[in-house]
Amino acid sequence: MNTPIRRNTKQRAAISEVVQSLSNFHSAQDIHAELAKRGSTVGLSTVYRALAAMAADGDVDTLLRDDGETLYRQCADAAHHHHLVCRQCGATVEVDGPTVETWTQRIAAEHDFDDVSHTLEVFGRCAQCRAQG
Amino acid sequence: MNTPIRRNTKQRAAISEVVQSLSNFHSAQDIHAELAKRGSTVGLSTVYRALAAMAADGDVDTLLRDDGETLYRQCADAAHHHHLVCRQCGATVEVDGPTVETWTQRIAAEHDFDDVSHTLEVFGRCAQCRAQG
DNA sequence: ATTCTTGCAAACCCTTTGCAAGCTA
DNA sequence: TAGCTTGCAAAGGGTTTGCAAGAAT
Repeated sequence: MNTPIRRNTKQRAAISEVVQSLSNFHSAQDIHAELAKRGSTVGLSTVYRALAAMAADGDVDTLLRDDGETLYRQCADAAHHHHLVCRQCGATVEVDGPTVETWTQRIAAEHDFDDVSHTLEVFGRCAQCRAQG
Repeated sequence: MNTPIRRNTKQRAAISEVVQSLSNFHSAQDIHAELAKRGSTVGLSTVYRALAAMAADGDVDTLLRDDGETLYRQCADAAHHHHLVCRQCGATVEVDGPTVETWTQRIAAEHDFDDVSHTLEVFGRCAQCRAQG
């Protein structure tokens, strides 16, 4: 159970930079394409490995899309929170959910479950997309 | 937008029977294996197609696992609800979440999103597994 | 010098699809 | 008969992995 030490490489720096510059959720492949567009020739597998490492370290947030693709995003807040994502343009708002946290705990207690965790994502259409659509 | 009429075939009957006999969430491959174990030689693609049709008709509930596999389960209640799933044994409790529904609506309204939907799953360890562990 | 990291290509795994033959209604 | 359904095999699409060369510490 020993996490290897992460070394600083130009590839990881480039990946990190792209993730930070992209405000919303993006797939590993998106990030790889963006990297290429900017002139970095980083291998796709390196992108996958770097993102997995960053996610493990809590540096980025992940979201599993309905079709099974994993999306990554730099999170402003390291604490537990949820997302309100625009289905159309991908705009994301980080939302805090004390209500949900409490509800989750209560439901678990009622059914005699412990060691509780949960996943919650909210999808919708943002004001801007509604105006355009 | 015309949903084709579903025909009753022995394959679908067998699949339906297996899904009903398995109480928790199972993957299409699990179901296919169980079918084989019971002597039905149903093709894997047929299992996928049948489960997709059942899910579209609201006859079964689906759950996307972290690794991207889709799990299916016969649901007692056709209405919108969530699940409390035991991480260890897979035991599932269907829970109703008016609190969450309300919270979701409120959050969306606050950020000017409409056409809202959400996904929520709660994971934990059930009393029985705690006793054994 | 050691050990992590990279890149490529190939492998994996779940899932979907094309197509001809088989059934259901 | 008309057209949904099946099964097989092959393709698809995202992700992971083996391995030898290259870097970081």
